[in-house]
Amino acid sequence: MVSRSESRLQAELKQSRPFASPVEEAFISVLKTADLLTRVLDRHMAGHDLSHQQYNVLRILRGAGPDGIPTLAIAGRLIECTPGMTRLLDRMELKGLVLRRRCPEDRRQVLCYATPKGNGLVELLEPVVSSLGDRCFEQIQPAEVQAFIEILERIRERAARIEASGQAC
Amino acid sequence: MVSRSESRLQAELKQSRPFASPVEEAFISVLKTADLLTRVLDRHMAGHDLSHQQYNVLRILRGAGPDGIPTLAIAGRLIECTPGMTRLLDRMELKGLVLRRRCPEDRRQVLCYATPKGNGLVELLEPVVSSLGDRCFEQIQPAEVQAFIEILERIRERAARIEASGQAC
DNA sequence: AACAATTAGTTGACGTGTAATATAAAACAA
DNA sequence: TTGTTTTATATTACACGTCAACTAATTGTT
Repeated sequence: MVSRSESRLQAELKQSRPFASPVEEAFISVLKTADLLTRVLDRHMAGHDLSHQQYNVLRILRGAGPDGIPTLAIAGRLIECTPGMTRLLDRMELKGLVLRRRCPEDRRQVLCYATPKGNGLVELLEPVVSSLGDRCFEQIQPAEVQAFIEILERIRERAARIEASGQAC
Repeated sequence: MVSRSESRLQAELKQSRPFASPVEEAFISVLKTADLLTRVLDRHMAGHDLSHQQYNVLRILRGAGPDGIPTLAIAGRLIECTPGMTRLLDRMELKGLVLRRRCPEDRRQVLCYATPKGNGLVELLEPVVSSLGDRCFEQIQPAEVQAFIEILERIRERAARIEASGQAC
């Protein structure tokens, strides 16, 4: 028999035992929520043969405009490790979404640009993604959203400190 | 010149433009926080040649006890698609952390068990993981944690509905 | 100028998530 | 019982994150 006060996440996980602590539940909730959100995002991109990461790259490239932006700068904004970025851009270049060329001033850098096709895709998907977010947060009041953002910030701040005390990415 | 009211995440992302809306910021915050938390988790597991997913599997197997648990039941608790689960277990079996055998009653099923070595690893890592969570949430008051968990639940509820209106996993 | 240190990016190897497809066993229907 | 459907799992193929090790270009030092 399941107690009525049992939390929903707990039921979702079909855990035989309750969480050891609220913090543990919160921790796991963040991971599960992110999983679900990325899955939903990716499903809505799939029709355009795009992953949510590729979409993010396209948005960054659009923001960079005609000056382009070096590979690692994109990776930095996505907090992704470098090697993945190279290959992500490889695939996007194959699909004709981005262009890359060596920077003449500093030939170590590779400048990346969105093609018109890439930019067109962002314009097309932006409202879709935006409405997806709105629908997911529909039940959350604006004040709650602010508090929520702020808590996430504090968590990241602590986590980043812990991560830094290990080794860098 | 950067406005003082600019949010921290925004600075982290080095975005040239502010977020389109608080909801968008919240959405991206969840994804970034989960990224960071899994990275921190994985770093602390790496010394034991274990990923955080493998650790989760071991915890589930410990919970299942001597009766074992079928492959898909583990996948269900982790909300992971099946193929990943099979391979995850393959690798863990190679490392001597789990055992698998066909269930005699229903020979479609494969029952999974933790080995003593696997259980030992969970016991060893559990306090590490737990203290990691505590440190990340150190700055968050208990009441805030509860509210936080509840907001995440509401988001997942909405997102799950949206996902379901597409196709299943 | 020459050599060491740093920086930008790439490549290889591996773990993992996901979709699509296949296979085997069980459940069910006629 | 035979054939169909469903269920549990595996296989294949591909995207992506991460680590480690490497190349190439720039900077800094002497």
